Amino acid sequence: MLDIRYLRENTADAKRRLLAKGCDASAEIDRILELYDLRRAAATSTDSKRSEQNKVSKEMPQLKKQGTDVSGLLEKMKALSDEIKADEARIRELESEYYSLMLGLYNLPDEDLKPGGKENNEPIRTFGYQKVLEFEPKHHVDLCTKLGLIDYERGTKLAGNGFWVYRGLGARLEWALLNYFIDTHIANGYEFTLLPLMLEYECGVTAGQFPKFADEVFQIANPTDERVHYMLPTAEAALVNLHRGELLSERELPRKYISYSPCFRREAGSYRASERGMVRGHQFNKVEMFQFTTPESSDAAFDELVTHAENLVQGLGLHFRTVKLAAGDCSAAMARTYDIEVRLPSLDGFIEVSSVSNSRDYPARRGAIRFRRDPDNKIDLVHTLNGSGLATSRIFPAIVEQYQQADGSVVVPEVLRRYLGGLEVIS
RNA sequence: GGAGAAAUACCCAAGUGGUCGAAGGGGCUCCCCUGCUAAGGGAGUAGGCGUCUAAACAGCGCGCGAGGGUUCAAAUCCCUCUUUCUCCGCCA
Repeated sequence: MLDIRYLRENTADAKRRLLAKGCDASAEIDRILELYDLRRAAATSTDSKRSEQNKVSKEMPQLKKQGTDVSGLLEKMKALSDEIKADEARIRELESEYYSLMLGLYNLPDEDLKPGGKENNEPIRTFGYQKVLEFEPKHHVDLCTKLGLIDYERGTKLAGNGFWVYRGLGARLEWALLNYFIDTHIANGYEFTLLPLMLEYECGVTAGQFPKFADEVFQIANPTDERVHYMLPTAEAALVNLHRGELLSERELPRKYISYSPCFRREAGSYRASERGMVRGHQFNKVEMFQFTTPESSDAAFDELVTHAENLVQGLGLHFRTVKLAAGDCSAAMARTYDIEVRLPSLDGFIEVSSVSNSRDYPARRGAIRFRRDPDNKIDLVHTLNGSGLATSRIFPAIVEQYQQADGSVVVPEVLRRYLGGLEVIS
């Protein structure tokens, strides 16, 4: 959620920045400001009525004790009470419209981002190089199938299109990647967490997913009760909610978490041919990094997250690049995002394996995640940042394709060998 | 899944319709006393949000798990929900 004060005092700025992200929210913002004033006026007048009510209520027992006839007063107070109730209903209405508009507003993109969409994304660093192969490189689907790493057919049999089964060395390679990521993060000082994979609605609101993007997640409803859960689309959605409604002390910041989780996404709409295989599925594994920081340190935390993600890919010896996203390609809740894209030869291009974002105080305002400042006890919203570190479902194909050899075997990246009993080549 | 009990401030806890922003105790902070320690005496200890304000203070409003309702008036009565505990059943 955006800061109402900022919206009031910098209305034109806010509209312009959202426009850079591709949203024309001019009408919504005007209505929000109007609703805010209406609610304030209504609340002020209701408060003074309540003040009167409280005053009389305090006097009432004494009047009764003195035997004063209070019937006229009671009648007056009844009328006041009715007025207050009508006011309250009106305020509820105003608030509900206000909040639903506020929740629909995207986060402001940082000022240094290029406006516009994907086409304005800007690669800022490239790591490694494109290996020159003396043979025609194969597609990871073919390699994985031939080597028995991934069973696409049976995955589809079990759960339909967009699911696959890791088998044998494939499962072990996947597990090795996850362990490599987790061990590295732990060494970097992150707290390892394992989270519920089904969340309640409120989590999606704080994460910025709901109400606008509810279609993108799987919903679990039960035949015998009303409870509804949502399958975790990313561990970020759970992690950001860890401290929802909490008042942290500045000493506790930053809080750095990682979590491993499968991620479930509906990915409604169909695949492109280029996304054959594990590039886009309904379920994939990811280790997520997450930080709660003070506003002052979130930029440094962002750089740290990018570096941690880059180091993981670099450790695997892959050819990849870091891309600074244009305003319009950052997702709704994010102020800035850098993607890490690994080269996938079969695509003849790069594909996202990590997305590192600073959401500033946008989720914190939605979920009331606050901290008390040390010297002056002032309360402020935390900044939240997240980054994949990493999503395996795209690293796996990249490893298979970048490390493939002429005979269809795949060299195991050195950092993973200790997790695979020293195995050097999958053949 | 069934039956019951509970939720009050940092902790324990009193409070069944009105002067309750809420007794009491513990803890914590400060002060006094004692050479040190133990013990004792005194004072303080509801945060938060909203509103008002240029801002702050003060004021006003909200707050006793959450949300509704009854009432002139709700911690207190009613309804729904959540969580915790106990018992039964089922189960990795």
